[in-house]
Amino acid sequence: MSTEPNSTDVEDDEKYPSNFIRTIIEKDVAAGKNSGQVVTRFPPEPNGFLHIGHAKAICLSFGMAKEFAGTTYLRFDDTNPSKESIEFADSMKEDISWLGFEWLEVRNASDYFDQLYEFAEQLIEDAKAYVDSQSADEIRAMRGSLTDAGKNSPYRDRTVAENLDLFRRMRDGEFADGEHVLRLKIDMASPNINMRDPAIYRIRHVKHHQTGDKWCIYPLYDYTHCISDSLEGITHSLCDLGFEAHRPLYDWVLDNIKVNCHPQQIEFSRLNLQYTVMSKRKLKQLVEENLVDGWDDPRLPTIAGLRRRGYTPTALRDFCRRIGVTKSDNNVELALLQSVIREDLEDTAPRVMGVVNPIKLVIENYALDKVEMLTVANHPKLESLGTRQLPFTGEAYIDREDFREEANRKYKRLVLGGEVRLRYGYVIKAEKVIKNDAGEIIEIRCTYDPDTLGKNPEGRKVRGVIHWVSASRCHPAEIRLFDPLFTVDFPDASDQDYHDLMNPGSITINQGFVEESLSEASVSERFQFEREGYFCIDSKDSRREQLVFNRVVGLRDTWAKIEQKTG
RNA sequence: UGGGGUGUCGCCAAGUUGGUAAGGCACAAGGUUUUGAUCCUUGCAUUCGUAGGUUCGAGUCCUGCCACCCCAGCCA
Repeated sequence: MSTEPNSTDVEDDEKYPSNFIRTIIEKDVAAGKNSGQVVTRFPPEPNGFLHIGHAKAICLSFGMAKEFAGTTYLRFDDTNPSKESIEFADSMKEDISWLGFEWLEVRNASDYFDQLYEFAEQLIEDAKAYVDSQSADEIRAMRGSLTDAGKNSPYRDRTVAENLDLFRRMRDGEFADGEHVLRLKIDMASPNINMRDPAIYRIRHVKHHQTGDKWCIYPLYDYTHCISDSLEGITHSLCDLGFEAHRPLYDWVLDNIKVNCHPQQIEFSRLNLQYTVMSKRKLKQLVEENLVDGWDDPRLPTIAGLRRRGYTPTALRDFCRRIGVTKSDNNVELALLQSVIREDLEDTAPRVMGVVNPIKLVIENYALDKVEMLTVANHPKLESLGTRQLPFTGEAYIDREDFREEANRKYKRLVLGGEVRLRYGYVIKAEKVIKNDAGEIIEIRCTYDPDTLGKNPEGRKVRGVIHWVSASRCHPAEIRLFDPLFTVDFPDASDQDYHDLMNPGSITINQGFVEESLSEASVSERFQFEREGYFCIDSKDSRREQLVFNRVVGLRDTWAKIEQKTG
């Protein structure tokens, strides 16, 4: 299971505001409702991977229970066997525990199939449910429209005996898929379409991943969910706004069967995040059409993708708390997510050096085979992160971005004829460049000032400090940089097909070099490559002999802003 | 045109019984700095979708209007 450091308990921090759901629960607990107990559930359908929108729901449902000393069930809403699988359920368990939450028990809606069936027979006996033998198309046509009432099915007044007989024969497999359906008898003229005799059982001759071939009829969501909640003794059933119009049905079912627990359903708005898609359908397509590297592609907003990208559980939980919980539509900026992971990693990631776009630098007056071991801090402020040995040699790699043949004063990096400090090392001066036939710079020749280790040269100021890596004492590494998967901030809201909105430059792969110490890096670590950003080992593709790093997020880059403005 | 929701700074979001607009992100300007990072300081809604009304006083109460979102799966 998870080896993630979850030391920072962001939930305990009181500088963030409450939300309307907590307010409701606080009042209920104070009033002694449900004996003051809080029991919640997180009920995903195991038909895909969890994403950051689910993380919001997870933090809420698990978080509320935890806060009020209650418990949470992880319940797989597995009523549609043709779309679900054990593999998806397993991935969800992994993601939830990685996020840092514990469930009381894992349940499946299918655990309740027997009870659900009994309640259905009772509903039939009470003349509150009937078997409809119309086709799906006929039922749709009879449902009416948003503005017009529906019409009663010709089968609506079958006798209890007939309904019971038909329903049992449905269960026993006497009919083909779609031949009959069990419907609640509520009101075909209800202004709420969900109350117009909703179907609660359909025939599906498919094997179920939990119950095998035991059933060929499966209950539908509206009927299953509220009863499952009730059976588990859930006190507060939190779900997204999409189910708001279903609440009357949720309540109707529980009011019309014999149960002694009637949970309160409370809806909140789902998360919309810039530059990505959140619908399960689209996420699934991206994966199945091989537009991304699986469900855990680092560019995806899936929890698995964010994990592989290098996000921490702490940052994700902090993010969920910062976005709040309301009923209003929201469009959260990517900048907030990035800010949250930077804040976490700033205080936890050891600093190290890596060169993303290498260009060779030769120090002409530094002895060819000389090696000086520099003792450098792993963090500029946190001594607790210790120190490491860094080899300094006559040849190094620096980033192409850090050198220009000429530049104005604003450019604080290496310029021909100018001086700059190699971080933690000496001050060097660029003397000349060597170019290939195409005119590209392939090597920078420079000299160093031996009297500048750990102290500034006297009487002159160097332009700045740049990072580097010893050419003879480093490891080559593949370094993957990511940008948003989409070119528009809210592809889901666009009229265009999202395929046409994909960013062809969402991933760039560089062959770079990292310092020696990184060969020991493990998948659970994150590092700051100084002046570049935060990186982690790619859990899927990195090998000891061929390291692969993912950039979690870049450092805040005010220079880029200045450059952009200047032109 | 039915029903259910939502509208407070560029984004997110506090704002319990009416008393004179929190905070975070972003942005801007300074300071520190061997990461153009971090950190620190400062600035950033006379105004709460809108028009009226009640009141000494309204983001909070009342009325009308406008905008946006969700619902017509034998999906969840």
